[in-house]
Amino acid sequence: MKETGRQQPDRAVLLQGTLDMLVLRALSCSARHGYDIARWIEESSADALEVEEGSLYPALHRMERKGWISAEWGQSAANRRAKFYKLTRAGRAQLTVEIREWELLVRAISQVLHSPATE
Amino acid sequence: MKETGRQQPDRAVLLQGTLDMLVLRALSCSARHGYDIARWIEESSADALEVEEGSLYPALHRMERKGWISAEWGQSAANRRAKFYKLTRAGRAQLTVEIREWELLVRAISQVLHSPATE
DNA sequence: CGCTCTCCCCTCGAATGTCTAGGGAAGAGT
DNA sequence: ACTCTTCCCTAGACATTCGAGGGGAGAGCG
Repeated sequence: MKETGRQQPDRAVLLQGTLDMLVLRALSCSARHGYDIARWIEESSADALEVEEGSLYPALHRMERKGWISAEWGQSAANRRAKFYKLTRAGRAQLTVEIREWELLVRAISQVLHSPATE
Repeated sequence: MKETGRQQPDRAVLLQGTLDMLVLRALSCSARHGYDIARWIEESSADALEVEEGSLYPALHRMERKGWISAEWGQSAANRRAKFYKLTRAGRAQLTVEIREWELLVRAISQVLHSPATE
């Protein structure tokens, strides 16, 4: 199964840990249901990011358990049953934290990548 | 568990997937041994990043198996036995790929974070 | 000499989060 | 009737990181 070699996930998707931040961000404007969150992230990134449902739904449940988001059943724009999530106060705070940490990380990695030729 | 609140992993460390890139980068200037790689990354990031040995050594072995780096025993600057790694041709190519993907990801996430207030 | 410190290597198990690959229900459009 | 799309979900495999260990061996000091 390796000779076919068609392999590595070229769609690349996400680094572990970034999904929560993106979901929180998606909800920071308005309440959305899961399917809509995925579409919104993909669209906002100009399709550079892909959100798999198999990652998204577990993430939503996780975040609900942590109290960052709360859910409520409702009716979607396409007239279907959908679970709408919105940020809690804690979730909004978490978004701030995650953005700050993300930016620190990006900055730190950038420093390493552009580090002066070193001995 | 919130009143103590002192804890979340403030050291934050790394996102899954970035370690390989940083190690490749560390070796892109010169051959180094594991312990030195860790120190170099930490120093280059002005101590914003911390490289755990429990993550580093498995990563090095992984990357060696993949043919990105090659190892050779030698003598460290402190006069100790140390395993020096250097980039292979494939490893250098991999570094290029990983940097490109990293920058795409950063750009994509940035777009999402700064996405215009959306409906 | 014995002691401690630092350097340097390693492994294991737990935890976490992602992906693939399913399954299913129900409205919309033909 | 049929298919498409929307919408939800889970289970298992997989990868990677982390914390906590263990160990050897040179250096410096009393």
